[in-house]
Amino acid sequence: MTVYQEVARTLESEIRSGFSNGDFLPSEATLAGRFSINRHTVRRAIDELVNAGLVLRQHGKGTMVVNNRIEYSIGARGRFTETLEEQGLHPSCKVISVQTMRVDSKLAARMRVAPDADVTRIDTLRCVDDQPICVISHYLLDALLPGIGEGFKSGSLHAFIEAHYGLRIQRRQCLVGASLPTASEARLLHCPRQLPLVVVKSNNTLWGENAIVEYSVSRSRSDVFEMKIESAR
Amino acid sequence: MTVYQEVARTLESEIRSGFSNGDFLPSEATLAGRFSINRHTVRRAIDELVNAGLVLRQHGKGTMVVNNRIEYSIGARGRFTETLEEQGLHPSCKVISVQTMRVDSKLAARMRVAPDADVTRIDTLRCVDDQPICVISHYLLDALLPGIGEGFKSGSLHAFIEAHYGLRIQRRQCLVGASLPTASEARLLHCPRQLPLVVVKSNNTLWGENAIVEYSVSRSRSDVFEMKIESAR
DNA sequence: GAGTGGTCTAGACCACAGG
DNA sequence: CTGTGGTCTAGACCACTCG
Repeated sequence: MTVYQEVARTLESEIRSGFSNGDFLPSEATLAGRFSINRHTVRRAIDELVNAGLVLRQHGKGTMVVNNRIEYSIGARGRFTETLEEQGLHPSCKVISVQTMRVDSKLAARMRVAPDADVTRIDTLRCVDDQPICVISHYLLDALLPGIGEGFKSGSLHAFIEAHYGLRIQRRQCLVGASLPTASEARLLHCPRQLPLVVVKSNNTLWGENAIVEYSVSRSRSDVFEMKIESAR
Repeated sequence: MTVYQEVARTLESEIRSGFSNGDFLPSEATLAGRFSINRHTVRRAIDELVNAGLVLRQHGKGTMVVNNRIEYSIGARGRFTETLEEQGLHPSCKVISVQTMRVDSKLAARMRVAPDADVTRIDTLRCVDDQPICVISHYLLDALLPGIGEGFKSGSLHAFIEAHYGLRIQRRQCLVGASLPTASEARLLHCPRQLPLVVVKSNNTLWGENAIVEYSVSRSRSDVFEMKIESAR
């Protein structure tokens, strides 16, 4: 056992027993004095806690406990085992931004549309009980859904499209992966940078057709979200 | 831009252009001399590459390029867009551990079996091109698959079961989530603690039946693995 | 034994947050 | 201005790998 590992273990157990989310650790200098080691060694120990997702460093402020998992993960899993979209479970859905754009080559390939197609990108934040769950970027073909950017404000996007355009949208295929949040995603989702997100990229078509009218990317907190997939019998 | 970030970027681009998987970087001392910086700063730069999953440090040997993604992800994402299991794509599959156990209450609930059922747990590591991709824990009902723990050594587990027991296994339902690796998973998968894993928990039945005979949990590197899901038309 | 990465110390200066 | 974390240097010693 190295010194920094010992210190990391000590700090971890102290955090778990006596700290709550939002509390700050003693400063690096203080800890160095307490353990009679160099400040760099303290930093190395705290590196471990950062890697474990237990604390968050804040330049000029201190090191904050962000994920005291004992309280954190209990009860979290299991409430949202179905995708929010498929189940229609979006008790709240806020539009973050709307933007009309031309597809780039990557997006054109994914949507299988011409490279000069125009799309409206709508970013939404979905919450349940005021708890942010996921951010979704929807890319919608302007040609089929003119003016979609102005009309939609909240609620279910697919229900809105069905009501105003008479079009039923169907998820056809999706890719599921994982990644860490960007800084802005972490801010939106009120989650630490170390919490993985479940990433679902979907190709959606009109009912029974093959052409893609919507491509969406959802990024969901993995502590409260799991996607359930049923196979045909 | 800090010095270590500049050096990390330089090294990364050099790795991408002139290194292959398995090549070793110049030693830390050499790099320190070349960039005229302290060896600790070189180490901090290489830390970035390690975290990015691009290189692997080997004590006493050197720092090896392990995941040259330009070659890797182009082939990887796309080659493995289907789950490894469903596609039978496990070019290499090593049994890590075998253990016979009684189900606990959680596992009994998940498998929907009596709380005194016995299961064999087989943990496997799956690699492609000697690159670890995922670890899978299989929980198999002893009653239906007696002695499965002794027989299976490598290859496809489901093919083995079909060949030796005459039973076809079907995935019926799965839950997809994400989490960070444990220390031992990170070691097995040669990946940094910050790289999220795609977690797939599956309930598998005999063909056309409803009773669960296998419950499995796979944990896959999110940088090289995405799961593809097709919906019925 | 020579060379490599791993750890620890010591001291310096910088950048950021907040009174 | 003070205190915090972030970076960089310098030097030392250790543990591991391999010839």
